[in-house]
Amino acid sequence: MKLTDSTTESSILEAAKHVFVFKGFEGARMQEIADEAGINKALLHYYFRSKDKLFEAVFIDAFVKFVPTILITLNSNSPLFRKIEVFVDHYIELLSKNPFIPGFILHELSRNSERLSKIMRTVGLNPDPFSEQVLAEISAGSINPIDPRELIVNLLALCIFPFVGKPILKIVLFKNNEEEYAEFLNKRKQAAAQFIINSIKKA
Amino acid sequence: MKLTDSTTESSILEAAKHVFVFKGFEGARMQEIADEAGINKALLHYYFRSKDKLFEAVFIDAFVKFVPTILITLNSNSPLFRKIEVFVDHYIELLSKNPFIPGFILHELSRNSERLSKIMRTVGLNPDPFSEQVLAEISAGSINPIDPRELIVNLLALCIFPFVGKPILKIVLFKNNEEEYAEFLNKRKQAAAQFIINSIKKA
DNA sequence: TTTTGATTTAACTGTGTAGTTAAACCAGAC
DNA sequence: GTCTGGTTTAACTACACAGTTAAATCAAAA
Repeated sequence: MKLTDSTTESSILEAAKHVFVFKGFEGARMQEIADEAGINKALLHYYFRSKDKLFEAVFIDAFVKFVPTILITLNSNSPLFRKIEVFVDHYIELLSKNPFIPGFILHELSRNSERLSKIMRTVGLNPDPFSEQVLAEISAGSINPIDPRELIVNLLALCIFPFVGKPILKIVLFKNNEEEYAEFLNKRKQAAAQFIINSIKKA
Repeated sequence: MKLTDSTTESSILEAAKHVFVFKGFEGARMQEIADEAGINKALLHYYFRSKDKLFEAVFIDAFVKFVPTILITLNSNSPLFRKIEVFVDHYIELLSKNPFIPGFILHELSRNSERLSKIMRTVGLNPDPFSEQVLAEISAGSINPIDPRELIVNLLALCIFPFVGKPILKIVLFKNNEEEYAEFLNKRKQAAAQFIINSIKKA
């Protein structure tokens, strides 16, 4: 017998991801997902029984791809400044290739934050190792004192905000010029890291 | 004759704002808005002919309340560091009172960025005065060199991200403790400003 | 008292959408 | 050749929702 063709399932997931990410759960249409996957609605329900189930699969996929990688980098064992540079560079690079994922995740989380608790149980996310490294550097007197959580939020904010705020930033700061904005994002890999390091390094 | 009761119109707008902000355009229901405004669906359409028109009114209202105030503060004539402190303090305060507005605006803008161009024509937003102030300080040698646009993005990112990212930050960094997160936001008024100033001030 | 406009009621239209169903088709496995 | 499971087709149900309509009510203004 023909085994379940995994390309069908993955092409559904890919199509669903595309539609859900751009239109959100409420705005997405099962028909549109089927069309984009090159199949029909019946087969869509044959693979994923409901819109909710399909969305769940897409969301978890996007979430797992983006959120845990954050802390994996931060919990490696590199010197702090180097770690910040690598993190900002890698994360902005990842976001540049998937610019609509953060907005999608943030919006769907605020639409249903219950979902989050469920996912968090499966995905371990522990900021403590990084926090301890920061505290150690402070004790050693090599950086200015700062709440490690402030530093984490700042790291994330400086990387993610240029993407979720792109529509308005592009207009207000770059006269809607796409190339200039892309260039800005590219320079930002250096600039954001430098901005953070400047702020915490001892005078 | 009884004049159009402006309380009805404003209670509709208030209800609509509440529903649209929490559920988004697609997720919002006209019936729910009518219920929340204490009226019926027929009267809702009597005042605002369509869902689109009602949404437009709500969105412009939210947008005008939040976006231009940003640059008004930044274009005042205070010394740079003082300006940064005041901006961060005022903006985080404003956001604390309306924590769901930024997510709403960002999401709806990415859902329909055409809307933005239309609004932008009515709302003047010019970052140049602030940029010139920054460039002047750099020339005078009183701060480290930085692209003024980077600085603007950083200012906004550090203020806004804690609100749009609240669901996940609260869980990962604060074990879902609401009070601790509120306290964090409050401390952040000082911390974020200090973080920025530390970064740009000459050693 | 008459007029006018705000407001309600309740039923209705039309449409879009998720999900179902049944029959048929097709290709590889046995 | 038959069986099996992925796949299509096309029609269908059931429902939710935006928007409409018409008639009635009510309160204030004239």
